Amino acid sequence: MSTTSSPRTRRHQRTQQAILDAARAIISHEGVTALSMRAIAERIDYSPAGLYEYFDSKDEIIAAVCDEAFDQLTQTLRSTDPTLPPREFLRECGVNYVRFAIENTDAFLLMFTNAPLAAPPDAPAEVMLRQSPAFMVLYDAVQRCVDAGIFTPRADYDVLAMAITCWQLVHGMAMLTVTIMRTRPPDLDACRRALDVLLAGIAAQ
Amino acid sequence: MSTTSSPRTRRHQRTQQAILDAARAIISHEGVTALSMRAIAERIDYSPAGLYEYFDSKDEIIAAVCDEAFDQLTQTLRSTDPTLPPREFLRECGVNYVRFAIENTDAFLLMFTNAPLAAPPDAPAEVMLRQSPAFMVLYDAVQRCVDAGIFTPRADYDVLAMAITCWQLVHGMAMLTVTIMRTRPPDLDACRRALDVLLAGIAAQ
DNA sequence: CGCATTTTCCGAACAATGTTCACTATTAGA
DNA sequence: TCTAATAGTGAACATTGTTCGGAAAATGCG
Repeated sequence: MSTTSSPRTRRHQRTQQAILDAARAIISHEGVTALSMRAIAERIDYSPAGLYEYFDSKDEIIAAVCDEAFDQLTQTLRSTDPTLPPREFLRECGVNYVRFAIENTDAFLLMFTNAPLAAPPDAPAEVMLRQSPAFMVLYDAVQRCVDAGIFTPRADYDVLAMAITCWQLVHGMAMLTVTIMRTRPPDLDACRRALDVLLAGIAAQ
Repeated sequence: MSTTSSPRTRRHQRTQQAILDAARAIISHEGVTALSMRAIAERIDYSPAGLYEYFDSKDEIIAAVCDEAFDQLTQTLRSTDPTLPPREFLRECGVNYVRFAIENTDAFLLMFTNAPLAAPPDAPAEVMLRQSPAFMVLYDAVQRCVDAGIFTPRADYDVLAMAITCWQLVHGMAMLTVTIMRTRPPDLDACRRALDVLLAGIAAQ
């Protein structure tokens, strides 16, 4: 039902999107610290106060940017070549995770640091669910390995636990690459080897 | 030669330490967002301007707090029971890494997000070296496994690569635990199992 | 000791931030 | 057409990090 929206509603949504686009542009061009209400307003020829007609606060804008970034991450993971054999497919999913972090460093740091800090501690499942689509791609890839007989789940280490371990490793690779080791040129082949090691460990269980 | 310091120098260092203690207390009690120059000053009965006699900026205070936290992390890793067999020792080092992140969440997030973002991109080795003592504990633990014949390094996956992979996994576990999964109660046993899987993978190389 | 210099420390101020409020203009619907 | 909701602005407020001029205290030197 996208045609049921009135012209006013469409204008509203368009301006809302313009705000998010401006915010994303500022973040990627001048860094997260340069993101301010006034900077966003100036970029889309608005008054700072006018933004509050579309978002209740700066944190809400940041949260919306994070939501978009999570969608983009999910799409990146889904772009992994599905014709690859199960094990290589899972590995390349991890590589793409790291690649996303490298190519969208500011957004990546934003969604995994600022956003969870801003979120109130009473949002248990919602925050977890927001990035679950991205996680599901990994989960399904692990499931494919199980179906192919490469992994054999056990009572104390089931498919979910396997997927979480994979997520943890790729997240650690991504996080360390864009923070502490961001001075060194990123090495995706090293990530590939590390993932091979972990997958061998899971297969050996 | 700590006795060669003049009374004035000692007072200076003591005030400097009081500032850092106040900053750490604010961070752990009210969160990172509540850390302000005025809050620090008020806590140690100073004027906000007075702090600039001891630190050039707020970022410098944060950097100093991070340095202390890195020392604390190193100490936590070094507290791992050295009588454990090589493989269990390495695993418990990783568990302690995660435990530190859980028990010092704000400090942990600070040193791995705010600090590297504040650091200028022209400090290549210095930032890397700052946390190298903590990394060295992990590296040495891996080396012990190699010496015991549990791990066998190769040309394209040497001891350093092994240690980095371990670091990446534990860092990912820690990071995800204190950000996205911080609503769920942390499960150190699950971390232990995941580490066992990775170590099995390294051993199988 | 007496004086000059350095070190501390403070109050006031500045620029920039997120946000609110009173107010006007525009639009939508009965 | 009239009413109510929506868009949008400019001015203001509180809070932030930081600077500056000056006062008080400590230090070193003759």
